[in-house]
Amino acid sequence: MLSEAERRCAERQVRLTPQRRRVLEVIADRHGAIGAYEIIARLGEGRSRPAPISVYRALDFLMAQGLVHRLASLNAFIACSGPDRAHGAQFLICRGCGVIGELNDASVEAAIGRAAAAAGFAVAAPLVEVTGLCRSCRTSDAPA
Amino acid sequence: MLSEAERRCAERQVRLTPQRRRVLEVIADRHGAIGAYEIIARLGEGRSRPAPISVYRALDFLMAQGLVHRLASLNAFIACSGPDRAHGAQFLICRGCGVIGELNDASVEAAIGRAAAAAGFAVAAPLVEVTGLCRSCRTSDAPA
DNA sequence: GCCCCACCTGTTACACTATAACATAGCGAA
DNA sequence: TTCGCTATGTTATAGTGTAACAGGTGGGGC
Ligand SMILES: [Zn+2]
Ligand SMILES: [Zn+2]
Ligand SMILES: [Zn+2]
Ligand SMILES: [Zn+2]
Repeated sequence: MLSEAERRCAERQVRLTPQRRRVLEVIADRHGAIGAYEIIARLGEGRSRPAPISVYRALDFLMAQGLVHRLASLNAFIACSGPDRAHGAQFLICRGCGVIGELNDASVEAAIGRAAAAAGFAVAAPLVEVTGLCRSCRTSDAPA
Repeated sequence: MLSEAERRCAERQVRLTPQRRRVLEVIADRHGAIGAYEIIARLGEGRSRPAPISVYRALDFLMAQGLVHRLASLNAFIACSGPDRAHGAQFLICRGCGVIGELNDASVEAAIGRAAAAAGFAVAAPLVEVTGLCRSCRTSDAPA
């Protein structure tokens, strides 16, 4: 995953500096979403704690490269599960266990495109965040 | 619109108190999204400025009744354009002029439902916020 | 080699968004 | 009337994100 990021940045002629790389590592370590200030806390564990702006700048970079997504409904960030191709962000957020799945379903994107086009709207960045229950939480959460 | 809200609250046996009603008025006046602190400022124009928590409580109420939606990607609130039926929130947000359209397209919701079901995920609250350019901004924004 | 420019990072301070905890007030039903 | 629920007020604080400016780094052209 990290090496994939290296490759991608080299290809794009942008610099995955140590600091940006550390931020990406922290995000990827966590399997799930992580808040910006938790990233700051993790980075500050050994060394000196970076200022918020530093981490936000790294996050901006990583998002621009498509390596990280922002979850607007959680104010949190998550590593992209398949940074190979360009894609809008589609997420399934389990409110039981907090696990997050990245979808990127073409039919969803197509339906959004059609509906937007019908309104004369040109889509730039579709954002889909679905709250609900994942498979395991759904079964363990059997109705009384 | 306000009378529709009155009716809906009466039907549900919940109270659209003066304060909640004023918050709804401020949101509806603005055709578009409005931030919580701007609502506070507007409400404080004549009278004494309410505390943030008061407005947030009113917003929670209005959202629970389906009269207002929250736009997670903007940290802002908007009056529901068709509060009659229950619906997930689907929005088209123009980054040119800031105008916001509420979609609620059944095919989009269906596509999300299908994709989620394929992952074993039970949808509770689908959130769709599409950034792009509205019809008029798209034409006026002709490439150089 | 040297300079210049573009990019990256640090520092400080601040703006914006949202909630916790506890006290008070209104309102209707038993 | 009195109880209990809901709504509101008060105060303080937590959480999230940027502005503005200074300093550092590194590579390419001279
Ligand atoms: Zn992704
Ligand atoms: Zn779950
Ligand atoms: Zn609506
Ligand atoms: Zn527009």
